[in-house]
Amino acid sequence: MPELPEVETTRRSLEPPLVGHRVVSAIVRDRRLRWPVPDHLEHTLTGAAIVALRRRAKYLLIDTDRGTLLVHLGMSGSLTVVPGTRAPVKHDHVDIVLDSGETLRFHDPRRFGSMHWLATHEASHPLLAELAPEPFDDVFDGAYLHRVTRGRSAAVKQVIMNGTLVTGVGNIYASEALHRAAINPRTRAGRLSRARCDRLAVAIRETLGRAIELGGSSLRDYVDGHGNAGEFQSESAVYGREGLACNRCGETIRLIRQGARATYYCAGCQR
DNA sequence: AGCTCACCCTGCGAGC
DNA sequence: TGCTCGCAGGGTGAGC
Repeated sequence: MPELPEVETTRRSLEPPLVGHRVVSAIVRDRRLRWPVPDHLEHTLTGAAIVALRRRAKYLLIDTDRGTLLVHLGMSGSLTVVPGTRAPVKHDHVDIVLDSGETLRFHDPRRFGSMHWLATHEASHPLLAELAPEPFDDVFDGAYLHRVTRGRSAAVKQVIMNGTLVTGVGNIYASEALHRAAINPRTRAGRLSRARCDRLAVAIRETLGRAIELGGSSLRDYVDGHGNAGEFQSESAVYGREGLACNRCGETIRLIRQGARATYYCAGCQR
């Protein structure tokens, strides 16, 4: 489900109801996420004051006065603030009860999401240490993209998606950004000219930026912290539009498979 | 090093 | 209101 725009949308919507509030209790109904939820989480969180919400790649970091809760939403996870009286439903794995009377609820049917605890004295975490630059970082531009793709023989779509050169670009926005940049997703990354890398870097930033403005994409089940769906999917240029006409050149949008993931593109204007 | 693939898990829609 | 299959926006780790 969530790529960078969805995680950022979640972060923004959760900031007001969370920051400045204290945790009254934490309830873990199912510890079996991608990695087991730490045994001490309920004890550690109880009484903690939430001081900030940050995002790094597709991770959400909930900073408290005694450490940081590192949350990944995986494919199907969502974090929403609900009234404390609302009964949990299936796959509501974790509740963080706040002194406001509301509850931060983690819901994740596929359990590909995760929760880690970072004690205050820990500067980082192995999961965060090796992450590539954020697409909105100053260092991420065409020159950077050109430099780090030299010698890479894999398809550009798989390279921008795999998280080692740039973070936060998942399957939807990889297809969308490549269409915006008019680059064929099967092009070997190492063959991209500097000019095309410039276009791609800009396209990635514009695509993700626009998606954040629209509250993310809700293809199946994504919702923000208030339970609201995103609107980007209605502006999608290629994703989910196979067989339809390209809005730039009129050719038919195609669906192919790259590394077991769906890729949508227009063979007319993406070269 | 980099590339490809299998795998983790549940739900849903398509097809029978 | 049946069954089976394939697919879904994530990432990791093994093998080449």
